[in-house]
Amino acid sequence: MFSKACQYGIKACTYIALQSLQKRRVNIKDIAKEINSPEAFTAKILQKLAKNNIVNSVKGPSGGFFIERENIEKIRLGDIVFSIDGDSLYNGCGLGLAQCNSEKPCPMHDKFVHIRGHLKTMLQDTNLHELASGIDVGATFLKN
Amino acid sequence: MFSKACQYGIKACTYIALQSLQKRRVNIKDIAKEINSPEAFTAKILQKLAKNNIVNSVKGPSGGFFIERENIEKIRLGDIVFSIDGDSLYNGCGLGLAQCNSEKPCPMHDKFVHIRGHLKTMLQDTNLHELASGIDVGATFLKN
DNA sequence: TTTATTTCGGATAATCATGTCTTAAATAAG
DNA sequence: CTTATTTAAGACATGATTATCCGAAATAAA
Repeated sequence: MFSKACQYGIKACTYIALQSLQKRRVNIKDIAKEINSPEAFTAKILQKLAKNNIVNSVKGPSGGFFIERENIEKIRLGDIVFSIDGDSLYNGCGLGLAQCNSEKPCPMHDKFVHIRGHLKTMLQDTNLHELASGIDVGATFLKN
Repeated sequence: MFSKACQYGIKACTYIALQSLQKRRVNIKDIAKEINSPEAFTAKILQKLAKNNIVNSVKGPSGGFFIERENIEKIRLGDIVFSIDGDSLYNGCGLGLAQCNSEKPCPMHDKFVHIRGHLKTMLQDTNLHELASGIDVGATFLKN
């Protein structure tokens, strides 16, 4: 469903949001450890998220990544997914047709559009604060 | 969402079902042309589907692929997807955790399980006959 | 100012999915 | 029986994703 890059991205953002709520910056090493991901690859993903203004970064000693308080509620799962995987999950035919719409649909079109609608809605209705809260109260986990 | 292999597999099965309803066998060349897919790669996918008894095959002149009439209604989209992509779409955590369940869920668990439930239901509720019928009456299309 | 720390950016490597080619096996038709 | 046709099987090639490495740039602290 989601690429590895996207999975790491979501988990990294959730952890950064969690720490940002405590006004703490976090560096790549900590992030990778906490979400159990390859450090260098995760760094690349955060680089992209920083360029897209999903996360903020500061270089140098005591630097690291953080997300501004107000943005923790504004950033939605969909923003992260879109930032990393692009619009592939949002547009495009389930069976890979170049053109597929209600005028000239593939055999799966109607049913697929319906399912994807659910997915889109879920991604747009879920913000980082919600994800971070689950971790905070010990209800959910970022690694085994 | 689905791999290329899976997309080709679904389209190939739909076309084979359509032709089987007219008691016609079809060969790889025709299938690839009708669903606009790479011939050799599609052959590999059909090989796997034949091993898994999703489609039947006959070698030699006037040979080709077909699906027995009664099976056209029995085979569901989910059977094809499972046959090619395995259970990755059915099991496994949305964020890639090795263990993820209601006891120890990832931050997306509940919402993801819900969406995937819709997808599973759709795949299990749709059979090949339904897909082939849409093509037959000209309501849906396998290529542009 | 120097040094240590940390992200940034680009190059490179490894792995997996996608796609091709060639030969073998089966089988129908002449 | 021979030949042509068609799928089966495995080796090989290409491309995308995942992952690593190294030097540059920024910056805080000594």
